[in-house]
Amino acid sequence: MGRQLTPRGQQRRDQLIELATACFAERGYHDTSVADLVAGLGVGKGVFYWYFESKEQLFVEILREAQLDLRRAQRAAIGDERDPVRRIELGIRSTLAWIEQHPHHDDLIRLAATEDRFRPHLRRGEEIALDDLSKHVKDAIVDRGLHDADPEMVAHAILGVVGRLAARFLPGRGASAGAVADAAVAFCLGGLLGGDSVR
Amino acid sequence: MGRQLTPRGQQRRDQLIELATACFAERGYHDTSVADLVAGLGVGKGVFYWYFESKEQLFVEILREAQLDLRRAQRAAIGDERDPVRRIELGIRSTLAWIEQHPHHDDLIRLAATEDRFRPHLRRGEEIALDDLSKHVKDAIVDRGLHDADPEMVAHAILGVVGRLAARFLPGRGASAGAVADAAVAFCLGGLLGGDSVR
Amino acid sequence: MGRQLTPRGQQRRDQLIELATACFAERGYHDTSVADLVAGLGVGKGVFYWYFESKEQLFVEILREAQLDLRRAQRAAIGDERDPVRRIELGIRSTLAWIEQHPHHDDLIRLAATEDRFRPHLRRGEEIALDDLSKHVKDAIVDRGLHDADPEMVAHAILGVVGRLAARFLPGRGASAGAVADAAVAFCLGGLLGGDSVR
Amino acid sequence: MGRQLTPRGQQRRDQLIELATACFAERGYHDTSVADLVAGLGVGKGVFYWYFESKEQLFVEILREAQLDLRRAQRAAIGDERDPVRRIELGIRSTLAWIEQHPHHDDLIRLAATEDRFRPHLRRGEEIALDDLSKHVKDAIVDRGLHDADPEMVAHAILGVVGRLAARFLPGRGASAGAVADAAVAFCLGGLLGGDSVR
DNA sequence: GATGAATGAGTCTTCATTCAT
DNA sequence: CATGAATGAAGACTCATTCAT
Repeated sequence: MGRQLTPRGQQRRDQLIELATACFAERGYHDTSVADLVAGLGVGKGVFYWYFESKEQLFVEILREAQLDLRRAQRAAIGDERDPVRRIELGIRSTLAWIEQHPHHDDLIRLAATEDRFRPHLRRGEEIALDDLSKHVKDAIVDRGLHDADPEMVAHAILGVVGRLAARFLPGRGASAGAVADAAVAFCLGGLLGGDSVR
Repeated sequence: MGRQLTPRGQQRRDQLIELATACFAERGYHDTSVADLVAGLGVGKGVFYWYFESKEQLFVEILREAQLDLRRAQRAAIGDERDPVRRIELGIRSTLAWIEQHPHHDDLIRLAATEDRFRPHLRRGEEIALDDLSKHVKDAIVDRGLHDADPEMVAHAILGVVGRLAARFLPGRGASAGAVADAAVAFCLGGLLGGDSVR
Repeated sequence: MGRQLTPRGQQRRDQLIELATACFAERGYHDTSVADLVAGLGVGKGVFYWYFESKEQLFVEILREAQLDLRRAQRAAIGDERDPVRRIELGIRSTLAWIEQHPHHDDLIRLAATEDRFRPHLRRGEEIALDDLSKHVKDAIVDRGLHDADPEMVAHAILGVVGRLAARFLPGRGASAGAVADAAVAFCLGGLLGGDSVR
Repeated sequence: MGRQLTPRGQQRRDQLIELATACFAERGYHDTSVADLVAGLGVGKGVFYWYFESKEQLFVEILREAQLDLRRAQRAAIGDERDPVRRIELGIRSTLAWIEQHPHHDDLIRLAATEDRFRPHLRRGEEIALDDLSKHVKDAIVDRGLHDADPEMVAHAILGVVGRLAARFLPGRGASAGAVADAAVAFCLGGLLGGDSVR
């Protein structure tokens, strides 16, 4: 599969990936058949297996690309910002911006989490994201002399907020990415920084 | 299917539901075949269809029961508490306690959200839960003279936190329900009440 | 199965036969399940097999009864009439009258003709009817010094007319039994007696 | 299913149709499984569904083709003959000739009449045939100043005769198509024209 | 590169029949 | 007599994958 593709071949491949991404996200993995995909492009069945080893491998590839791309976007946004709280905020905002641009990819990540078969492929990406975020959280806790929250739990809480708001409100589901990001940031930083104050 | 069942029949039915719940949650809906279920009980294939109209209907029924039961647990926990912030806290704690008791059911709810076919059945339960929570959030905002957060978004944020922490840490996944609940409550109330203070 | 039945048993058996006759006729043999039948009477599955060896045997029994009864009706109507043409007419009229009274049974006879499994059981009854009719036709031909028609073919032609008109117009399908019988008799006797005249 | 087929594909499809026609006619619709059909050709199960949407759709398609073809044969035979009686005769003869050529198709038409599911598909063809025949009958009645028979009933009577004689004697069941046709024509025209004379 | 055709294991579901109670 | 439960072979249909051309 490390085959060299002609430009036309590359284009076909991209078309397949794009269509598959949309179908998987909208109808689910099982309800999207290889036949649907090739029919959607008006080509024969063989085409699919020329470019991909299997339906499963295609899904995994899309998944890997998506996680990689999200990672890239987050890193670019955070840059070399020093303040850990600010880094968290930039991470949240860039994640939401990315999801708004790639709603299908976000759906696929959620989808993959429900299938034994795909969960392992998700793991690595999730771990990296989580580790990064946890580190910022820990830094923030130290920096600001905060309470005794568990950084890993807080990191998950933040991811939970961002994931849920994205799934519910983005894109074109009732709110602009900016408004959603403002709400997410306010809530998360409140949760992070003001956790004790409520007692 | 509103048939009268003998005690033996009721027992079989319950066995099937229990096994199906576990299989659906652990292996997914599509990777659990009716054949798996009946083989798991060592009975003939027809048994399944004596008790359920179809695999899909069984899943929906499990889903409905789960949502109903969670709802009941939440209502019982909140009781007639007056303070909206306290109501929210009780809701979070009871939800996490319930999930610890019914981890499979929680998985199924997440699973159902990824299938077009089941999403409608989820909707009603989700809406009720969300409306209740939103109302408490709004009350809290008014009561405490808080900032201008959108109650619905905050409600979703809370659900995101609870769902994520539950999925990651409950049960027997590294933390007690109590610890998780403390973290969730601290983060969510911080997010709710201290949202402005960070600016 | 030559079991002695209590009066209540006899009644149950009759109910089953009646319901089965209607279902088989209206929905077909294959689309009527044993479960449908017992559910229709609100009894358990065992009841069916207490009274009948199998679904197939029940059908055959209904079929046999129907043919026997029709035969009886025809014989009674024809009595000792001497004129063969008149005998034919009486046969036609009594057949149509019987069908009007037993539309379901007539449907079953037609139905049985399309299933390999039942055709043999039909055969005997059909043969008797045909032989009788053929004899009358032959007598008529001799009596009236008619043309050289093949009695068997004419007999089939008559049965074809009667069967078709019955299926189409009886009962409550747009014509009274009397009108249908008049038309059938007129056509058949015309066909029998006036066959040559058209040349 | 409006797919383009290669010559090889067209051939497979035709093989399936031919085999299915024979099996349906000889063993009935229900006693012919898709497995039987593909096994009969020594191919895999999927082949069937490559060419047909379902077993039912295949049956309906065969039925439609049969009715269309019979219709074509009748129209070609009748041509522009003016005399209505002669038109009727030509119709009868061409029908019997067609049935002799397509005994299976004729069986299927009879078979379809016994299944709720197929009766609607039969209806249209039957109506056209009946309307045509009724018109000729009415013309004949007017032309020849005949008695007051109901044209529709007479048309049904003719169809009954033709159907029955064909089912019983064609093909290779004891009579040549010519002899059967002669008998059918003689009987039917006798029934049509000489209906009164018998009184 | 691409196509239409073929494969066949696997899925859900039905249903006549049997049986313990 | 009657019931509810169970059986299991059989059926229609799907679909990822392979392959000859």
